[in-house]
Amino acid sequence: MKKTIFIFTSLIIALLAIFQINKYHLISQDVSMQFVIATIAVVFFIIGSVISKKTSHSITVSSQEINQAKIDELGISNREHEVLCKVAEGLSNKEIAHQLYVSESTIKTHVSNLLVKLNAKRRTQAVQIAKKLKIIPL
Amino acid sequence: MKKTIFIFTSLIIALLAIFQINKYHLISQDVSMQFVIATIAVVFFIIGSVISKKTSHSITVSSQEINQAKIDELGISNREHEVLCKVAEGLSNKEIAHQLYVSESTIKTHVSNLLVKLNAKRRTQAVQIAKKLKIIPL
DNA sequence: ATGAAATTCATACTTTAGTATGAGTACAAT
DNA sequence: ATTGTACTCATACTAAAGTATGAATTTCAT
Repeated sequence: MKKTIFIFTSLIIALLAIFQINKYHLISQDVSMQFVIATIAVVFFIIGSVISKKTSHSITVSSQEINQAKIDELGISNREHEVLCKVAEGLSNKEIAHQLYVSESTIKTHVSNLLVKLNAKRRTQAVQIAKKLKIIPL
Repeated sequence: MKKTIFIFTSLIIALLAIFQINKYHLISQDVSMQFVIATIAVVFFIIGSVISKKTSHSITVSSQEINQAKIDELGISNREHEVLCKVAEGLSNKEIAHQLYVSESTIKTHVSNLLVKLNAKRRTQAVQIAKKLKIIPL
């Protein structure tokens, strides 16, 4: 958000500079004046689009962004969350173990801990709960 | 989208009009010139924001209906679909059996058939695939 | 450096899940 | 009436998932 303000401010300064240049050198020429105005319009149009996209990204897409606060609240560790995502993809413990280069028993431990933390009885239920809490993507 | 183009065009014309007025009446006054430029900037910033918001809205919102055609294509029966939804809720075979007033072996049969039809190895994967194909809610 | 939390792994066990096979019932279409 | 489809159920089995316990290692902040 600070970046946005910075960029915004810079562009205003830049445009004022262009205006000043225009004022002292080309003030009476229609063509350059229209060019300046067109440039300003385009630049601010782009700025508006970008900012809107970024802010609306955190609003509309927030329904698909992970809720880190909830993860912390439930005491789910990084590794556990990683495993949880793999479980949500429909992978078996063995497949997850291979993908993460650990043993199957390690995955079993993680899954077991996840079930407790998510208050679930099965991995399918854990996925369902995790999606409801928005702690896993989509 | 046609509305957007219309609004966009109208505003360009409006701004050019303002420019013309400015040209013939206030061309030498800095204050009004800056005002015009500021107005242009703000207007186009708003236009950019609105357009961006509308387009991104139409992208993010459109997605939440079940695909009956796909269900038929895969040859999934009513009962199977019913079971599939229960599986997606994270229920066990036994729990589903109780809810549907049938035996657990019946559910096992349905699930087994579903796995074949959805080309899945596990129930978790079946849920994942089903959601991707939009044949189960959310 | 030390203690807490995180990660890893194993073994032994119980419980679900999933497969294979066969079969009975009901119902709609031919 | 016969055929096909959907639904039901059982038995017996294999495979995967999940629990419990204990322990070694690593990481990280106090």
